[in-house]
Amino acid sequence: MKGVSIKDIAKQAGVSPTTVSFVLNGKAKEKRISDQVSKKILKLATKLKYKPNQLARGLRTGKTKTIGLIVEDIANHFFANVAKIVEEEADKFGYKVLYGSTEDNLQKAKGLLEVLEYRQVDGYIITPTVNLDKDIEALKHARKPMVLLDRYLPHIPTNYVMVNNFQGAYDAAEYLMQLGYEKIAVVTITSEQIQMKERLDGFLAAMKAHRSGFPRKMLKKLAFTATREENIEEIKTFIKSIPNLDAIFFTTNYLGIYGIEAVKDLGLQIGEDIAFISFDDHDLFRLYSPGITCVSQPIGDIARSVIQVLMNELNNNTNQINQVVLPATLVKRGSCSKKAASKI
Amino acid sequence: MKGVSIKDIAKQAGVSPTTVSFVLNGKAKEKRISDQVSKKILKLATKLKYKPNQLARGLRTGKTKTIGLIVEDIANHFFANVAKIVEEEADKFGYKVLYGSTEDNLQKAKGLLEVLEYRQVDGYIITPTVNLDKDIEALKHARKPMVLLDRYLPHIPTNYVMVNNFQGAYDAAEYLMQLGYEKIAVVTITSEQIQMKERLDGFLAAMKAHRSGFPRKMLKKLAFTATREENIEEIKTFIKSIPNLDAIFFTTNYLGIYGIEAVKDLGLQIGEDIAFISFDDHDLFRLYSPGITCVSQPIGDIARSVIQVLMNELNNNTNQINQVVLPATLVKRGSCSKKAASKI
DNA sequence: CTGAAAGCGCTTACAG
DNA sequence: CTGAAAGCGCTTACAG
Repeated sequence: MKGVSIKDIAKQAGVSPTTVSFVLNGKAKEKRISDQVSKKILKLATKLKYKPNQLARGLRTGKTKTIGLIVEDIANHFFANVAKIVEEEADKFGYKVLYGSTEDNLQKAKGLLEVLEYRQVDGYIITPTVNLDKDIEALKHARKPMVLLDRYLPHIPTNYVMVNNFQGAYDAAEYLMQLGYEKIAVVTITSEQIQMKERLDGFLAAMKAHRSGFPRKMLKKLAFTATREENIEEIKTFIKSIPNLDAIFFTTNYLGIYGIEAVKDLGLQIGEDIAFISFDDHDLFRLYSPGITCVSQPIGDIARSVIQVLMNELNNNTNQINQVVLPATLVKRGSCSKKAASKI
Repeated sequence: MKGVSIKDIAKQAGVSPTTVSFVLNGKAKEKRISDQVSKKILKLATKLKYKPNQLARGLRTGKTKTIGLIVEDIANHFFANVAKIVEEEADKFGYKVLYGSTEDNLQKAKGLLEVLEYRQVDGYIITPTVNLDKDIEALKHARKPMVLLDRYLPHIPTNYVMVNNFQGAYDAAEYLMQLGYEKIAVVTITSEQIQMKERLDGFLAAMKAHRSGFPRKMLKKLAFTATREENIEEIKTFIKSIPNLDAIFFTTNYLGIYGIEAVKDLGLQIGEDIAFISFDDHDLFRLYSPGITCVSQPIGDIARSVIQVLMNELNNNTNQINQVVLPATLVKRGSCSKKAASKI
């Protein structure tokens, strides 16, 4: 049950715990421990399978070698994949990760932050909810290593890693126009989340760049809190309300999934009766018939950047702020099949 | 930066740290601390926002209030959802969770186990890989609270929570026969994973119960390590090799997804040309046209049971073994559309 | 009814 | 080149 401690090694080697600690922490040279002693200790440590007690070390150094990962929903395709790579990358640096989902709920986010602080994680990866500003500010003020993921807080300069939401949505809208679609609608959520706002802005900017304007009635906002069924009904009603609608853009994958269901319920054929693009990729989009064109996020790059920025912060504690914006890619599939007709 | 400690409270209250500790740990009555002192301490604690240092407490008590969750792949729909509920449930008991993915690789699993031991997690939730027996045995021998998830090791009696794989697959096969399908094939993986074996056994048992036998050539095993493209090619070749094939069963969701791609590539129509069932549900199965009939696992129940069993172990350390087998549900969708014809 | 003291396993400033 | 000692923040057996 009991593990071997530094003391055990010291006793067997006939030296003090101090010396053992120095050697085991690679400070043998620096502390000018003789090679002979050094080797003896190292040999003993492997022989006894010595594992430093992280708790004791942490108590002493204040470091837990643990990072906290707060996402919106760990079960969501995007975040689950990020979580996987984050764990793998963190492991390479000797860190483990504690996670939690906010469900985009401010209180849950605050609770998570509190627990992680309490647990003394060394660094934070956070997908902030709306109105989390004060808490992020506090973390920043306490000089805690931290990097925001997927979105940022406009009023607080911090490290962050995210995709270029504006560009991704702009490209999607422009693509639809290039193909010759005329009546293009957009579905987003009511929430003030910055990344959603930027996606909508990108979409609208493209529309305005190539068209005389964008009528408000072509825009639908859904409540994050509504049920699946409610959302699908809302989308159906929205689609029916627009005569001659020929293309529709959804600003995130779960909305896109609702959209597919709504379109299916209405008996419309994606790609034939209506063109369809969603932000974020998903197995479903790839495999649906026809495939759903989407704005894909580089998940691996995002996760690796997040860890890189965090490790940099953890090790150097510079004051430099790293803001990484990665390009989104338009993945073209059968859901927008009209042959390029009118030029935009 | 520095948090308030028990000493700070003691000083301000004019009592000893011992007394503070007793009160804060709810032992005021037991240790017969006066109500007056007790109240003063409690008030001070909330006023100073005292947060016990888990590291120090852990060093002293040997408990970290952390559990380790080892899954096959945290990015997989099933495990991502389990991870989410596990985290929520654990949180209710004051536990946080550290996770990692094995990729069904023995070395990774061993590595994960080692790190978690090193981190002194209080309990383990493990999706074992093949050949992990010795390590699980060691954990068991060390009397570490532990519960296996999704699969078990036949030679080692331990706690586990899983779905009834045999019954789920049996039901699927029987359903196909009831609908009147004649030539039914099955696709599984080469790995020795017990849950896969049981699914195949369930399928075969149903076939044997209602038919004269099951020809070996109707069974295809794919390598877990093969690439997406390779697997899809293999499935296509397999399907083409069986004349008059009219139904196919996949033993897990990612195989089912490959299967959909393969069938699509071959220009066959699911539900029309070939009936299709997969173990495990997935967004894709629900939304595909036609919907894919599947054997659904009760993910919420599984995750809650896992935590319940683990907490029971953690708190009571009984010797009693809990083995929970939950029923799988056949979710009928359009992918098996033949009208019930021949009776089986 | 309450407190002094030891100890969990480390690290590190200080001393020689 | 090496060690004694203090201290991180708790808990708990012991004493009064």
